Amino acid sequence: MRAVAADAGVSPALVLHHFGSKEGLRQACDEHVLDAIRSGGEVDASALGHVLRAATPVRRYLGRALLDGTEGASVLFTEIVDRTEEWLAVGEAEGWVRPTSDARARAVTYVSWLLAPLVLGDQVGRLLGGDPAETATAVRGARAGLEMLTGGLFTDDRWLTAFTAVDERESSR
Amino acid sequence: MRAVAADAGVSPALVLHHFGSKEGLRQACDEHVLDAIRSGGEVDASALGHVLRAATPVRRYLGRALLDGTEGASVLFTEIVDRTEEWLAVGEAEGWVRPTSDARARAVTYVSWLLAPLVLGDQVGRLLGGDPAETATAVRGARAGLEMLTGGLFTDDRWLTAFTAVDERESSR
DNA sequence: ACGTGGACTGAACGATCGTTCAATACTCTG
DNA sequence: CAGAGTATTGAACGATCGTTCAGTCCACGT
Repeated sequence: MRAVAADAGVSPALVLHHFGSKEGLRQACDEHVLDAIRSGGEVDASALGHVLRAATPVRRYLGRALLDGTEGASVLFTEIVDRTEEWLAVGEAEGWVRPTSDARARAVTYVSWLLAPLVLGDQVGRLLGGDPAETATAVRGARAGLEMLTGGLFTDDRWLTAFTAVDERESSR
Repeated sequence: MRAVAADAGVSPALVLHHFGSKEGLRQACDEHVLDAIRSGGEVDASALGHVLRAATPVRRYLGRALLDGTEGASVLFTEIVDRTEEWLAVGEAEGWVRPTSDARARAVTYVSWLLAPLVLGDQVGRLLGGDPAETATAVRGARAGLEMLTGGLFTDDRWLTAFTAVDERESSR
C-alpha cells in the first residue's frame, strides 16, 4: 500500500479512500488488466499478437494473478480455453486443424502454451535477448512456436508411442 | 515463518536456529525442490514424466520460484534449455526432429511449453478434471501436447504466413 | 460570498512480521 | 555420573503492515 501510494505520489490514506481496502485495489487492478487484454478485440487465438506485445508490467501481473488463482484470472483463463476449443473445432471441420482424440485437453494445453512465454516472460526474455520488454524477443519465441505447431516438431511418432508405453506401464502398477 | 513452524509443530525460533534466517530457509527450499527434480535422472526432455508427476506442492513452489526469478530457479531453467537445445540438435542430425530457422528460440519455447502446465497447474487441473493433484489429469494434457508436437496442429502454414505478414507490417511502422 | 462535498493528508493504532536472546530440556561422550 | 554440546522454547523487540480518523485544502453550485 505504502509503495503503491509513493509511486503514485500520494499518501497511503488516499489510496484507501479511493479503493476502500487493499483487496479493493487488487480487484481494481484485476479488472484493469483483464480489460486491457480483452480490449484487443475478441479473446481468441488471434489475440496472440496483443498478448505477446502487452507491456511487461501487465504481463507480470497477469502471470502472478494466474498463479495465485485470482478469481478474475481464472475466469479469463476459462474464457480463453472455451473460445479456443470452439475455434479449433471450426478449424477441424474446415480441414486446417488436425483431428484429436481429446479436444478439451488439446484446447487447455494449447492455451497454456500460449500463456507460457507470458508467465515465464522473465526467464524467456533473459535467454532470448537482453531486454525482456523488447517486442522482438517475444516475436522470436512466437515464430519458433508457430513453426512447431505447423507441421510438428518431430518427424515421426516415436515420442508419442514411447509416452503411451510409459503411461500404460505406470498406470497398470 | 510462524506458519511454517506451526506446520512443523515447532517454535518459530527453532526454524531460525536451523536455517539462520527466512532467506536461508528459502534457499534450502530451493535446493530441496531442485534436487528433487534433478534426481529424476538427467535433466533433459525425458524428465517430462518426472516433472509432470511431481507432487503438487513442489509444482506450486517451482512455479512461484520461476516467476519470482529466484536464482536457483533461473539456473535450472537455463540448464534445461541448454540440454534441450543439444537434444534437439541431435534429433535434427538424426532426422527425427525437423530443422528450424532459430534453434535457440525453439529450445526456449519448447521448454516454456514443457513448464507451462506445471506453472499453470491449478488452472489446467481445474479445467481438465476436479483434482489438480491427480496424475491422470497431467497425463491427459501431456498426451494432447505430444499429439500437437507430432505431426503438428495445423495442416497448412496459413498461421505462420499470417504471423509473418503481421510482424513485418508492425516492424516496418 | 458562502457553504457543502470530495480530494487529500499526517499521525497514530493494532496486528503481524522476522529476528534476538536468555534459559531450559535433551542427548550423547568421557 | 558429570559435563559439553545441541535441540528447543517463551518472551520480547523493532520494523512494517493495512487501516482508521480527525482535520485541512480546494473546487464548484447557489
